[in-house]
Amino acid sequence: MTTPTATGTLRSRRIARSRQRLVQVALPAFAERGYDAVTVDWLCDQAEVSKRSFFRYFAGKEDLALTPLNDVWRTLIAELDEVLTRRGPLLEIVGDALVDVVERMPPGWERPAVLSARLSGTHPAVGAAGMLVCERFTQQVVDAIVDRLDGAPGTDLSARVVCTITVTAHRAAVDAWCSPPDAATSASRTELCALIRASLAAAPSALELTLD
Amino acid sequence: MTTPTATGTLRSRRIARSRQRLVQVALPAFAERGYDAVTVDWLCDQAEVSKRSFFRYFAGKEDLALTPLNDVWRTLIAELDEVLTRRGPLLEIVGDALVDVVERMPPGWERPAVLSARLSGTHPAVGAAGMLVCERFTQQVVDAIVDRLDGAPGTDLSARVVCTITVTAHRAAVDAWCSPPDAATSASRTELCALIRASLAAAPSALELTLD
DNA sequence: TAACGAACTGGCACTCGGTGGCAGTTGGCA
DNA sequence: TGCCAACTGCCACCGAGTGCCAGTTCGTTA
Repeated sequence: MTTPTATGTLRSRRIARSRQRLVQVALPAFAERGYDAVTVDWLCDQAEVSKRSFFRYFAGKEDLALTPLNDVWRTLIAELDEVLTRRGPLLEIVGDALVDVVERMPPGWERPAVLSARLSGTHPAVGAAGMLVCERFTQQVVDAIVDRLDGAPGTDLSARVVCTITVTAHRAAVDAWCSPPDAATSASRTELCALIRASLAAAPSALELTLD
Repeated sequence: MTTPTATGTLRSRRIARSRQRLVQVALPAFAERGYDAVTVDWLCDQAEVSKRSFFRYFAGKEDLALTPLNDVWRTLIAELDEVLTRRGPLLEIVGDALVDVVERMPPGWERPAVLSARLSGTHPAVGAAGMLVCERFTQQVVDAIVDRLDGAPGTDLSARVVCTITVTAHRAAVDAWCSPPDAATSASRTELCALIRASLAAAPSALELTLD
């Protein structure tokens, strides 16, 4: 559920290693043989983890498939308390924090992230699960903001809109990032961060989009 | 998959009636006994439809649960070609079209819609399925707009942002609409339309939300 | 260092959502 | 009237996910 840490008790490190092994086996397998064709049973077999433990480590098959991307949001959620003490336009604060988290992902994060992103684009069930995590992020932000500016009417909606724009900009950036055929080997996080920044910067002018 | 119509061949009307019977049985049952406790098998039993046919009529259990709300989006999608010939700010065009569709839902739509909305708030899997339909809507709009203003850079993202804002405003409105305890019996679509309009009007100023 | 208890694990059987296949039925139409 | 295509029901099956429980493992306290 959380990012694997290199620290902690022996037990928790074993768990982290099992989780990691599952991700390492799963994502390439999904990409090569198709998401549906790769069963949880088979994955457990490969990673030498019992099916029962699989569902202790991950909320489900989709959660596994989205681990790299979800880690970003989950990290961001974990840091929200600190992030929301900053001052300035909320969209900017949240956007900067998001880019910052991406920049700090562990080395080697890119490859699985690309596979994960592609999967979420092609496979609706995976995409939906991804949206749920973003939704949790939005909810957290909304709660915190409402609590902070307490009572001001419309705060609720404003915070929600800011979050969805952030999420949308992120999605657009990730889509562009993972679509080149060689992205799995060559995509860099610097590039992704630039794309996210560009999307975020372009988003506000969207409201002026006019037909004819 | 589509809204039941009173017209058409005898066969298609039977299908529509079966679908409707399933929805009528399901939504109150979900509300009373809980989403998980009500199995597809039981529903099929009640509505006298074979399980096989159930999955011909609905994309899944969540699709059934979301029928009233999804009908709105599906109708809107079906009308997109016509809607996008209008001129003016895209956000306004799409928002107006959405309200228009809600206003034209069949009589008696409110009750199941409220139950459906509540379900989508409490049950993540249902909520996720709802987002997928909205995502399809967004994709359609984006494709159409890109096609229309062809090539202009950033159009893609702008259209996507406009759609997410519309969806977010709609969600916020529906949330508020279905939350009073007596909503199932007393909520009116006029009220919902007013809420949607209010959310849409308030959305643009969200970008100015600033901390401290 | 030994022993205890909490946290974790594996294995199994089970439920339920969803699908494939196919033979039988039904309704539209010439 | 009778044919064909579309639709239906049924059954067996698959895979995701859970409940249960006995066994193991590790951190702690004596």
